[in-house]
Parts: sequence; structure tokens; C-alpha cells
Amino acid sequence: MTANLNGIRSAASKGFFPWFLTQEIDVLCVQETKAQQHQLSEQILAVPGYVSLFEDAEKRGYSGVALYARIAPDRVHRGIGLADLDAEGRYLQADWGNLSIASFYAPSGTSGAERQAQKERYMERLTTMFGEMLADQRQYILCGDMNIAHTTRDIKNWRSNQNTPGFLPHERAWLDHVFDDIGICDAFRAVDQRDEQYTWWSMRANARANNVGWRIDYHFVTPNLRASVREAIITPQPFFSDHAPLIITYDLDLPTHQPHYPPLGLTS
Amino acid sequence: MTANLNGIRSAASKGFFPWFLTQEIDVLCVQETKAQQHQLSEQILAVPGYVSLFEDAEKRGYSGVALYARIAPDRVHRGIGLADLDAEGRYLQADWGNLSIASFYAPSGTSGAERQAQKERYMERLTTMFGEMLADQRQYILCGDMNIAHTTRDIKNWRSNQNTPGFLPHERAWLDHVFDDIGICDAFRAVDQRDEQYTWWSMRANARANNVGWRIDYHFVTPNLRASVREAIITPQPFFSDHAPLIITYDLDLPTHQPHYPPLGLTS
DNA sequence: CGTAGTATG
DNA sequence: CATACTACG
Repeated sequence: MTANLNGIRSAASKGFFPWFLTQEIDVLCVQETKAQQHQLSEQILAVPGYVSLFEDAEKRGYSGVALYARIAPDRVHRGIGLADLDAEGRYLQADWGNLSIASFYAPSGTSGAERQAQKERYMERLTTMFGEMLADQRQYILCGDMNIAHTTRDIKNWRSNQNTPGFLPHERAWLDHVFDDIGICDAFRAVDQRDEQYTWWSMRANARANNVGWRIDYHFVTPNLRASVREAIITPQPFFSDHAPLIITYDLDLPTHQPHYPPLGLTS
Repeated sequence: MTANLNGIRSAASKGFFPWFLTQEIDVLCVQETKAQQHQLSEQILAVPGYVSLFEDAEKRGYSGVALYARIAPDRVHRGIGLADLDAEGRYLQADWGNLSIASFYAPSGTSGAERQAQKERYMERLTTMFGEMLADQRQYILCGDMNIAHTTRDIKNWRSNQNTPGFLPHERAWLDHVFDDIGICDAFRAVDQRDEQYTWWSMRANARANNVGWRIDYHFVTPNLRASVREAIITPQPFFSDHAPLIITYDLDLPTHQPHYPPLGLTS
């Protein structure tokens, strides 16, 4: 499951974690924790049956990603190698044997040219990383909020948003390149071709009730996992955030679904 | 009526003005509007049957007093003659013939020595003004939040608050001086000798439910009005703010209770 | 604890 | 429009 929670504390106060525990999830990738680990309650730090990992922004109340897993990873990687963006808590990867899963959060470009430039630096770095991921033969699932809708069926009002960051022609072309040229798989689209399958709705103007949304949250997977993608589910209910969680089920031979990882409180 | 509304917009959203209109009030003095006039809705600016006057802080969202009256005053005075404190919107006086009514808001000293020093400058200036008011023979009613509880019966936990700004020995002694030496009348105490008659409760720790309060809101009246004080009522219900409105009824010969001042929208 | 402001999205 | 942080009380 990947979920931009728009404040992990806010989502927790709306019952996210009790609901999450009903979903039988092996790995949860969270974006926009908007908190530093020292500010988190036990309910958030020590989810029964999971190890939790946090990659916080240096700036309080801003950005930040997390990853919860039933099985403790062998190794953890933080950041994408760009110091300023890494200080914003935007990439956290866990490795289990041949499999890596990451929680990523691309910058939003909606607050101005400077942030759009940072978003594009993040995109460029991902381009390089995707190439390396394909080359090293391991299996990768990058889960997160890319802040880009791909095609006209991934956004309600595509015409009026052609000049809006998140649906700019060159952003969409970058996703074309990632999927068509590099060969990364959009796991949702591997199994679901329907339109109006959105993962984010503006909080303004009743956008969610009218399903005026965008599909900007993804599982980016290496082609060696394409055949393993079994099912994709967006869960807009219950409401925890302006984003809906996206659950993708993979057929994998890894012991990622042990009945219960002992709740050892291994919170880092 | 005097009421520290701790945000006039917040109080309005809780229904303060509809309730106020049921109370048959001639003059309303408001403190802590926490807004500038240009931010106010018509519901707040144009209360039917009243003229409204606002004395805002220069700093947005901070302090500010207002005065509503059934009868338009002959003259309005703003500030106490101390430029820095006057920039915080802490004094607004309206005159009708021989009668003046003011809405005042003394600085709080609870956030540090610097603010306590400002509070004491405000107190000193009031001392001078009280002397002048007695000398000029007019009738004065100064309504507002003094941020000082007078005696041990004006505060729940007097022992533990002897070192707390708002109940410091020299603050209490200043009120002794104002009442006993200068001759200003505490209109509430002119007609009500009960203890536990509080006008403010901390918003923390369930203080209001347990009536852990302070009487820090006053009508300060010149001695030529003492005999006119008929009744004092604190209205802790309904809840609009951390302060309760204080209503004092005066027997006066002035036309302050015309059935309805025409709602002309005279909002300044 | 609660009303404001601010940044950020 | 919503989650944060901050100031102030």
C-alpha cells in the first residue's frame, strides 16, 4: 500500500492505523508524514506486527516519508543523492534479498518556478536511478506520490490543466519516457485500464465529492516484476487525507506475508 | 456589556451576535477583536440597531477593541496617548453629552517581562487618566479587560498565583489605589459581594468546568455614577470565548435605550 | 487550549 | 481547503 497521508498524525487521529491493520498489507509506504519521528506517538511508531522506518524532513511539519513492513529489511537506503532534496525527506528504500521497495515523494511544482525546478531535478535523478535499477537485475517497487498525472484518462479536467504543474506536457512526456523507453511499469495500469481512477482530489470546491481528481500516486516497478502484478485497488473510503491509498498485490515468492511479525518495537 | 471575545470572528461564528441582540444592551464594549475592520463580515460590522466602532491593532490578528451603541456618540477618542500601546488597539472611548463609555484592553503580562513592563505603563497612564476624569466632572464608564484580579475572592487559587502576572501584589495594590485612594468604583463590587464570580477561565485543564477562574474584567466608573449602579450579571453561558460577558445596568437619565436606533450601517 | 497568522501544497 | 508551525494569551 502507498498512501500520501497529508500529515501522519492527522490521518492517525482519523483512525488510519486501525483501518490499515484490517487490510492485510505487507508493506506500507507513507508520504507527507509532516512530522519528525520524535513527535510521533506510540500508535504511529509501533504499529503491531510491523517495523517502521522514517525519513523526515529537516524542516518541521513538512514533507517526510515512512515505510512500515511485516518483515524487517536487510538494508535501508535514504535519499536520492541530492543533498537539498534529501533534506526534505523524499526517499526511503528497504531491501529484502533481491527485492527493494521504496517510499518516494516528488516535490510539488504548484507553488512556483523554484519548486518546479526542484521537481525536475528529482525527475532527472529518478531517470538515472531507473536505469541503474534495470541494470542491476534486482526487483524494485517504488511507491509514492509523483505529483504528475500521466494521460488524459488520469485526470478529470485535462484540457484546463495543460498549463498546471502536475500535467505539463513535458512532465507527461517524462512519464512516457520512463514507461515506454526505460521500461518501468506503471503497476496500476498493468491491471486496470479504466479512466477516472484517481488517487488525489483538491481539498477545495468539493472536488472529491464530484470526483474531480488526478492519478498522481504510483507503484513504479521494474519489468522483472510486471508478470507478478495481480491486482490494483484504490481505497477512497474511509477518508484519511486528500490522497486515497493505492494497494497493489504482487505474486511473489518472498516470505513477505508471515502471519505476524513479532511486535518488537523495532521502530528504526 | 463588556466582553473579551478572544476573536470577534470566532465569537460571531458561535452565535454571539444573535445572542447579544436578545440581551437588550445599550452599549457593548468588545476586547480582543483579533481582526482589522476590513476583515469583518457584515454580520459583525452592521449589527441591526447599533452603530459600531473599531480600534484595531496594526498587527494582524492581534488585540483590538470595539464599541457598539444604540445611539451614535457625539465624539470618539482613540488611544491613551502612548504610541506603541495605542498601535495595539487598546482604548476606544465614545462620548454622549456628559457621559463617556470606553472599551479598554490592558496588556497581559503573562508572556514575559517586556509585556509586563508594557502592562505597567498602561496602568500608570490609567492612573493619570482616572485623576483627570474625576477632575472634569463628567461621567465615565471604562469597560474592559484589566488582566488583574483584585482580591483573594476574585480568583480561585489565590495562594498559588501570588507570583503570576495578573495577581502580583503590586498589581493588586494598584487596584487598591485606584478604588480606595482615587475613588474609582468597581461597579460589579458596588452591587455584588459574592466570591467565585469570575469572568475568565484558562482554556487549559478543564478550568471552566471546575470554575477555576479569575475576575479580571471590570466596569471602572467615576464616583458620580456609583449611585446609578443597579445590577451586575456575569453570563458564562452560552460559551463564546474564554471570558464571560459582564453586564452592568445603570439608572441613567440619558436616552440610551431608544427602542431601535435605525440600522444605518454607520460602521465607523 | 484556542484564535489568530504564516508556509506549503 | 487542510495540515502543519508560529505568536500570543
